[in-house]
Amino acid sequence: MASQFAGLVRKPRADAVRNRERVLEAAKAVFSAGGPEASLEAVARHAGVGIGTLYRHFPTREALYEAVYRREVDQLGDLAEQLNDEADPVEALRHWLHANVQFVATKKGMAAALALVAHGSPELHAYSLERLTRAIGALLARAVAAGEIRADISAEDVLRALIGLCYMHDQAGWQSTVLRLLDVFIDGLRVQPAKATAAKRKPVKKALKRKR
Amino acid sequence: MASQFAGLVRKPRADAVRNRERVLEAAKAVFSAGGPEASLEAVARHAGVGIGTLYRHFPTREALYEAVYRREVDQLGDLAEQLNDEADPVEALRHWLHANVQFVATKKGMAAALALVAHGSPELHAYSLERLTRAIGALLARAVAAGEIRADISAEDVLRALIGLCYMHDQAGWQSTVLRLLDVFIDGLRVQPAKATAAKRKPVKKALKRKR
DNA sequence: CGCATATACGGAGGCATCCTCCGTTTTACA
DNA sequence: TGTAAAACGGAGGATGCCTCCGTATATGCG
Repeated sequence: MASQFAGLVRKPRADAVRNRERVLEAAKAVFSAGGPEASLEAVARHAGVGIGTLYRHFPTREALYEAVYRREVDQLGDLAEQLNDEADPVEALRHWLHANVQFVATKKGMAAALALVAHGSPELHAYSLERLTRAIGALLARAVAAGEIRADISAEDVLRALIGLCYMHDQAGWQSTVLRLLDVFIDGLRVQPAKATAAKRKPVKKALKRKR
Repeated sequence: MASQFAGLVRKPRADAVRNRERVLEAAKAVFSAGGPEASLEAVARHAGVGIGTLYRHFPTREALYEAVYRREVDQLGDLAEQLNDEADPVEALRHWLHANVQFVATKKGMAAALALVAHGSPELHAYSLERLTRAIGALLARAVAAGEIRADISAEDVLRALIGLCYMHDQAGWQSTVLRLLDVFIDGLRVQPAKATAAKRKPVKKALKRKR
């Protein structure tokens, strides 16, 4: 097994793999805490490696953002695929969208960094869009095939709406608000909107009080 | 008129007012072009003032973001108030939401900066939320009073949905996508969802082609 | 097992930007 | 027009970005 690709690619050194992993962990932690402007030297210190090591693995700040970003995206994609087992297609969709809110909720600082990198790297943006779109596409297609969701809204559209809404992670209680807005959006998606609203069908938080 | 507050507050110096204005203009231009990471010294140069002057008016980078942000918010608020004359309440709402998309569209780089500051300053965020919420509240209230919009969604909710969606300014064609999603959202808001969708009622762009 | 070499490590250092401090200049008011 | 308060602007110390290269170490072969 050692020389499977002997001569072509050398097996990567153990310390390199370990350090790369350490830096990624540290980056996630430091960015989550200090926001995307955090010093890269702080990341290196936190990872217990030299600044040179950090820069060899991730030549630019954006490259580091990217690496973390890719991880998050893959996790979300996997989750969507698992949800294909759910019985009710619309509920599966709702479930995934709501799960995303939880996902983002655990990494406040990161979200800003991810937003920045998504804005900066077309290639990465294309990748994540493709990955997530395909993942959510299955959920959506099932609901459309069942005649429960209008067919003129694409998976990209739903994805955009979700990401946009999730970006609103600014104040206490944002989660319940976003969940409610997602339900409204799902109502808008329905082919024949039922009289009962999504909020009624699944009260996110009982008797959530509103300002007006 | 000169000594209205004589002894209490001195009239601010003309050059101070002028320079503050210059810096704000320069900041808007430089951030719009170069993104939120642009050098403050570049802003000062562009404004034709010394770096010290910039820092006296805006002690931190965030303070400068804030000042620009406030302006934008006020402009949006004013726009909403003007729209109270519109005949159809739902259309007035739609009009304002769509106008926002145009507004954001002209300042790509700024949007990232605004997002950052909104994330950082609770006070400013509260102010802008209050300003815009009250502005949009009138539009919404009219539509609810007319029985056209469900009453369990607050002005804050609509605002969040809008800002979230508008944050998706990442690729060519994002505007038409966002406009379409806003229409879906408005459909979700309706008390008795009509069979005709918003897209049918007012085609944003005739025969907009979709990926799938 | 031990050596040779490719590979990775780490931090010194050059450069850019941040931000403060203070001597100089300008303005408002009497 | 005089004067004191206020603003100007840039020099300079501090910090962070990123490169470069001498040193250390893992891998694979003899």
